[in-house]
Amino acid sequence: MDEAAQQTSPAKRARKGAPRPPRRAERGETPASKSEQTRARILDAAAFVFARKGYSDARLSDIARTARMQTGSLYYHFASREELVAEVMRAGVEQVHAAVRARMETIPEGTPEVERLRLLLECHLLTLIDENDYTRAISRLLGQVPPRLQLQHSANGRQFMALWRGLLREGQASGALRADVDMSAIRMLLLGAMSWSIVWFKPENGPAELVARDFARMAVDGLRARPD
Amino acid sequence: MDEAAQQTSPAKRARKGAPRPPRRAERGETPASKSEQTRARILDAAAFVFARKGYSDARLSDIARTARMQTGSLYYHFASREELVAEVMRAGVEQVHAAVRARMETIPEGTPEVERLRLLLECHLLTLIDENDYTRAISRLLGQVPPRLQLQHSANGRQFMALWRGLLREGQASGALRADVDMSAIRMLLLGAMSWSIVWFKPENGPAELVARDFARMAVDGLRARPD
DNA sequence: GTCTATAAACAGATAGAC
DNA sequence: GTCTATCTGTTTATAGAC
Repeated sequence: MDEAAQQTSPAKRARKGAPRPPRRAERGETPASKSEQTRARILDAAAFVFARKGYSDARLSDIARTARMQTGSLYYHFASREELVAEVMRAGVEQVHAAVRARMETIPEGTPEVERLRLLLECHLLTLIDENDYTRAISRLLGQVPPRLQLQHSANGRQFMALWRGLLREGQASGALRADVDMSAIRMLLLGAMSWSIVWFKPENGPAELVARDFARMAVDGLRARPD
Repeated sequence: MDEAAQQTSPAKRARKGAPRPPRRAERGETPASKSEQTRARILDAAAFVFARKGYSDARLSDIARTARMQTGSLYYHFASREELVAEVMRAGVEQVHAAVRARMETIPEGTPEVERLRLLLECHLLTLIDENDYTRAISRLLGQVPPRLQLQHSANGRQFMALWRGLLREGQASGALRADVDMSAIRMLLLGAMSWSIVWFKPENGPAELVARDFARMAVDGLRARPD
């Protein structure tokens, strides 16, 4: 047990620049200490609130209430509002990234490149809009948070960006995708279209699966190299 | 001259629910009264600030400074921060709408439907990212403002939405666009991709024209009805 | 119409009891 | 670890002089 090191609050330790130990939950183990559980409860509450209210309208008091505690108590677990936002965003990216990677595993070997791309786009969009507070929050927060957090976010998402960049570039290299477009811009436009869907998507207007399917199809058909 | 009616401030009159007379600038005439000019200067300043800082970080004091006046003075022209935001958004939609409609006029008769659609998408995206504070502001504000303003915004944009809905539906009806996709979703995804571009687009990474061209091409090629 | 000064409200953050 | 109480800084908005 490293409980001995727990002489002060997690937030205080973080403020001192001490490296954050990997959370047990992140290591795939069952959640452990009470502090750990409470922290998770606060994060869930924050994601819930941010997803619905956006950045500027979300009050720490809202988050505290949702997590069933007093506002001041949050500061035992997080050093500031900003840290809370950053953590929600980090977790959000992580979840989409994980979903897409997991989907990759399930695609049979030998599946044509373009079809692979289509399935992954579909997965990405579905994960975003399919009732996950973290991913909903992240999409809403992205355009709103202060530049510093945006930078931090892109740092978090770099690996993920790299995945998409790789997929698109390989597609071009192999001749499956048309060579005469700027894939950087296309990548951002595709990711943007999906992120933005959080703003307008309502389950009432049709199932997420259909939206995802139509979008992925349009995208890959529009990018597919054509004989003509 | 209706200066006689100007016994009180524009903001006060608006608060009383009096219908706002159409601005001379909107009627295509040259800007007129000093009040009118100042109001325009404030709006420009607000667009400038909102485009760069987003909703929550934009302070009335920033806007006032940009407009070269004191914060308190703003209230002679606008009843509240919210009214200012709403006006910027309204003007922003108006400008994109106007640009796309203007572009429609210049497309030669007999241009194939799909090509028309491509040109208009290009125009829409270009207008958004090509250094216009109002359109930049609007894209950034959309996901951030309180629900009430979002509703008001969609009301403003209804005509514009209708334009795109019409274009896509006609394309489907005539057989130019594939019939087996949900055009409502596609419409939102396309508009979203474009709106989101404000967040990531930087002129350094390549000219806006190229981004617009590649996007429009991907979209229409992905939607085009195909013989196969 | 614009300025200065200030009221009113509030959010984020901290301190100390328990 | 959480609570209560409070401080501090900001911001929107108003009042009244000019």
